[in-house]
Amino acid sequence: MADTGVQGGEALLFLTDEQLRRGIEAMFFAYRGFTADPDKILEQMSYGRAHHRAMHFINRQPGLTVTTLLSVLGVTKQSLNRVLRTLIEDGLVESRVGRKDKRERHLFLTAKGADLERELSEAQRGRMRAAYRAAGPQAVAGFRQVLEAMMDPEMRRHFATMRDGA
Amino acid sequence: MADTGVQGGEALLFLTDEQLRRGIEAMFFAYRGFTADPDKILEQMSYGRAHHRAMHFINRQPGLTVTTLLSVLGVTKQSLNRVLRTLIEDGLVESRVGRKDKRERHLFLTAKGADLERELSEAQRGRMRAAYRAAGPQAVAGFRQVLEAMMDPEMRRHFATMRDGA
DNA sequence: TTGGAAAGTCAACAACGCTGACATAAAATC
DNA sequence: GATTTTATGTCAGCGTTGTTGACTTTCCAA
Repeated sequence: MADTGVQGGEALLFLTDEQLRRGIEAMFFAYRGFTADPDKILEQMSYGRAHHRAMHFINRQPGLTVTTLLSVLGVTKQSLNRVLRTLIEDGLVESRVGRKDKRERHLFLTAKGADLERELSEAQRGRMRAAYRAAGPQAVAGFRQVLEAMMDPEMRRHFATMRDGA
Repeated sequence: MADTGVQGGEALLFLTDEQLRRGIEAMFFAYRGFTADPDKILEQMSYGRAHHRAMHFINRQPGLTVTTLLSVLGVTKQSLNRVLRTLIEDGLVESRVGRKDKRERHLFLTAKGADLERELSEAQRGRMRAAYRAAGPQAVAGFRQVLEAMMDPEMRRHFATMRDGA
């Protein structure tokens, strides 16, 4: 019998520490794979994972403000600013002053930025697609359910907002 | 209808970029939650996530060698050494010279080390348990399948070794 | 006996988190 | 209109954790 990491099975789960530890290890090992492909591309440039994350969410919600991005990424403005500055300097991201509220900066990917984002995303999606195909649709649904249950409430809110559109 | 992120559904999966990007975001947000609880404990001490990871795997395979741990964690020996040195100095980890091969160092948690490992692990397992319960056994099985499919082959090997026992 | 593997150490560096302090502009409020 | 709050940007400094490169010691095995 294959190790599903789950015993019991009806309504109640008997979750042993061993099963939970297996899940923890799965998350650890899988996350390494998850970031491996874009990391390989990034290391050749002077960019890191933080640049990728910023570009990902700017692509997802074009025109989002710095404050929103800050909250989504869960880092300090100083940390994000270092990343954003280089992306803007290099012409990958454009920062437009808000029309209604001129304090706000709305972020957009330039054509060049969108190109890099696509390249990084494609590398990452390739692995994700392969994993989804290998595991099958039912597994994918479960995967998403567990991940969502694992999030902090604030992150889950961001996750939902992302779905519903900016 | 709830957004399962999966359309199609029988044998073939129609995976849109949107669905794959949703999966990527789920991994990102979930991983933040995954590490949040132990991180909170660690930040009060002078330890970081790297110390936690090392202790986790030493606990799982008591007596594993430095080289093995290096390979499991996927970092350089210099990076691991810095972490291990502090753990040994602080009496959390014991390093024993190999009996057969005296070049090898076999790593063990001390009683004190096991205590901290348990505290960190319990924090992390608490969230994992809640997520598993919320999602249900079928979802958990799928979660594990997708994660395993996402790993690099070498990581998958380590993951399997962990299951079968050292 | 010699080659190479395992381990440890030193130096230097980079990415990316953090805090604290401070400046500016503009919106919001009193 | 004056004051407060918000959004943003910037500077300095620091900590963790990753990297490379170079070098040494120990010791198994061919």
